Amino acid sequence: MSRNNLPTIKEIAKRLNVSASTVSRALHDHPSIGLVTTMRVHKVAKELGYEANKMAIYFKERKTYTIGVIIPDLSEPFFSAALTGVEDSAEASNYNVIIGQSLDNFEREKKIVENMKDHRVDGVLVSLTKETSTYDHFDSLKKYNIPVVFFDRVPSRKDINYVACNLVSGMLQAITKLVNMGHTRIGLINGPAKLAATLQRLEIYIRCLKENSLPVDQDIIVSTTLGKADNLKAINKLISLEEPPTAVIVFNDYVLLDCIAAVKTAGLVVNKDISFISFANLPIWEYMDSVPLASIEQFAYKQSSMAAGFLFELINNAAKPNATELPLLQHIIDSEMIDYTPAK
Amino acid sequence: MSRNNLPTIKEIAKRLNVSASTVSRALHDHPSIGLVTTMRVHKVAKELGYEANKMAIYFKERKTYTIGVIIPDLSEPFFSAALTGVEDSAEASNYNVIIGQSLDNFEREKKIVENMKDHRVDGVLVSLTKETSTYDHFDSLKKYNIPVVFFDRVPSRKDINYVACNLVSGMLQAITKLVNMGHTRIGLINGPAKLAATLQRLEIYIRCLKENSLPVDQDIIVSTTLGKADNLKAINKLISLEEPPTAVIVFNDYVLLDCIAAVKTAGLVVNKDISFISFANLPIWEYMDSVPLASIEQFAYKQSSMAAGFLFELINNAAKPNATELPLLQHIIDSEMIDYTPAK
DNA sequence: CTATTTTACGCAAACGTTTGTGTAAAATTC
DNA sequence: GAATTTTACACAAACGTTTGCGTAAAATAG
Repeated sequence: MSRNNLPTIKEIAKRLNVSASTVSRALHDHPSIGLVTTMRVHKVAKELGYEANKMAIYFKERKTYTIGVIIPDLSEPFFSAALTGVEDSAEASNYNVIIGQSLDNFEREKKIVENMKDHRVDGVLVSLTKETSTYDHFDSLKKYNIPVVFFDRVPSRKDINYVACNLVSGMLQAITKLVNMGHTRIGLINGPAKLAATLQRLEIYIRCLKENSLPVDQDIIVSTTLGKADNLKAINKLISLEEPPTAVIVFNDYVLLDCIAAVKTAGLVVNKDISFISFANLPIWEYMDSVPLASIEQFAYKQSSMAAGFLFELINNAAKPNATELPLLQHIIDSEMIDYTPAK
Repeated sequence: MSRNNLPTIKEIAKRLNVSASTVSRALHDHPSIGLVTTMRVHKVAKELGYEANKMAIYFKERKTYTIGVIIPDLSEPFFSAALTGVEDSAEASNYNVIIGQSLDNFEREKKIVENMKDHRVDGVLVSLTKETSTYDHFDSLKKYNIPVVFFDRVPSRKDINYVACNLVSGMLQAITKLVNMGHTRIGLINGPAKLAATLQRLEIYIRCLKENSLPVDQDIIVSTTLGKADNLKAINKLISLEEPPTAVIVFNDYVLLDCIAAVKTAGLVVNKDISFISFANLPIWEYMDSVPLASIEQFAYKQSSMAAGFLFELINNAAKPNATELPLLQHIIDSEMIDYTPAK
């Protein structure tokens, strides 16, 4: 009962008293099989409702037509959008997507990689954990000829395939906008020091200030570990300064939500007493009453689908008989400032 | 170059001049293999970095240790939470999850099912498309011994395995709450007629009104196709009535967002001039200034992880030699009203 | 009518593993 | 020391498909 009794090539062969190879070829309309035999095979195949067992073929091909995606957390719209990008891209190439959430936990990430290796995925897409600083677990995939492409949260290494987002363009637009609006005291609420994104934001922040001939004041540069309490602490520190910033660049939208709440609690009015710029993760600003002046879009979908494209390139290249090592596939997408300033 | 040269059992066998079967048994410490041979095999296996090719084993076992999840749209927090539930549950059973988004499109749903069948997933979890009203594509999975468990958006049929959410409990709590607050005119903005959830909400709405001895007034029952324009039309119709409802049950949080915007535009104040109850999809109410009085939680994670549990039961049962047909696995989770009333 | 080509198919190996059965040699029994 | 049991391994089949090679029979050529 439990045994599956799906029709196989052998079954068809037996019924027609021909060999399995003949059936296989007939089903593919191979010219070396006679017309009558071919037709009879097709007929029986149809009667039996035969469908090739793809797993058998994949096994023989040493392929699974499956790629793995490792992302920190699906509950973040950024990553669910990214996953959709991967899925769309995979669908176009007739690939399946298996998913693993690292939950920003390094050990989980390692385990997921291991698991994907066991399942012999044809390739892996990764957006790293906050904690990840070694990459041996990814390097080990090379042994299995499983290509890896990173996106958004990429390793600080040069010998990898990746798609990332360049924050410079968006932040420059944003800070320039603030300056044009008259802001001269622009603060920064940054993330945890361990994150590459944190260092990046800081560097670009300083650079953008300089480009606008503004001084860098360490007093208005604070950071948070991204927890709610810490977020509140950070913003409260800024607004309780003797000379608080009139605008703040905030690490991301989640932090900003807490900032806005704290600012309101303090009796200040967003976009009047203090303005914000954030990084676009949340799609709901249009429904909020207090919004950032602008948000820096990092194009999750675009990044991930492009990364998937890279991955398929690598996979297809490796499948070629004359497979020569492909040059590293790397691309950086410009971020863009999305203006939320209410139309007057 | 492209050919993978991973060590296999055969390779080990060749090196030790023993048969592949001996190696296989030795690796599993089978008692019928001598101690010295077993040790030598282990040693060589370690040297070569041998790891069993799971795909080969899975192929032989006719299993993939992969389940498929079909959900409408990952960008809805409800479904991304559901997916996480599935993933957690699958991880515990050492299963992989491949994902397909139907985008509420019936044809896509069919295609995804087909694809999952091709990949011979061991089981499928589904939350249906808005459009789905025939289920042949799922029935066809029976032929392949692929069990199906539905969750949340389930077919209107009795002969299926499913986990769903009972709206009665939550809605009854909600309407009772409204009544206790003094509301006697409670409207309903419902969804598209095709959806089971729509009919369900209507029935329960009427039932709850009656239980609270309130009249049912067709004037304050409207519906929307869930598009923004239509959402606005629905709420505007209600608030422009001669005698508008003082409270409205809204189909879901997305619709509610538009309603709140419209109400504000009309110069009304939420939770003063008009109050809302919605269905909990969005996790961001705590940051909004205008919120529903309460939201009816449908426990995406709980539903999906339980559905996954059912699926594994079915899978494991089918794997047993004495596999007898399992009774239908069905469970209904009570919804719960989540109170958002600001603490005074 | 023989020699060559073409047609149409079968055989067997391969992918990597597991497992039932067979069988020498070694160990045990009486 | 012959009969029996145990030990320790090899062989081969199986999962479902594809594909290179070999080869009868049929068709064509000369």
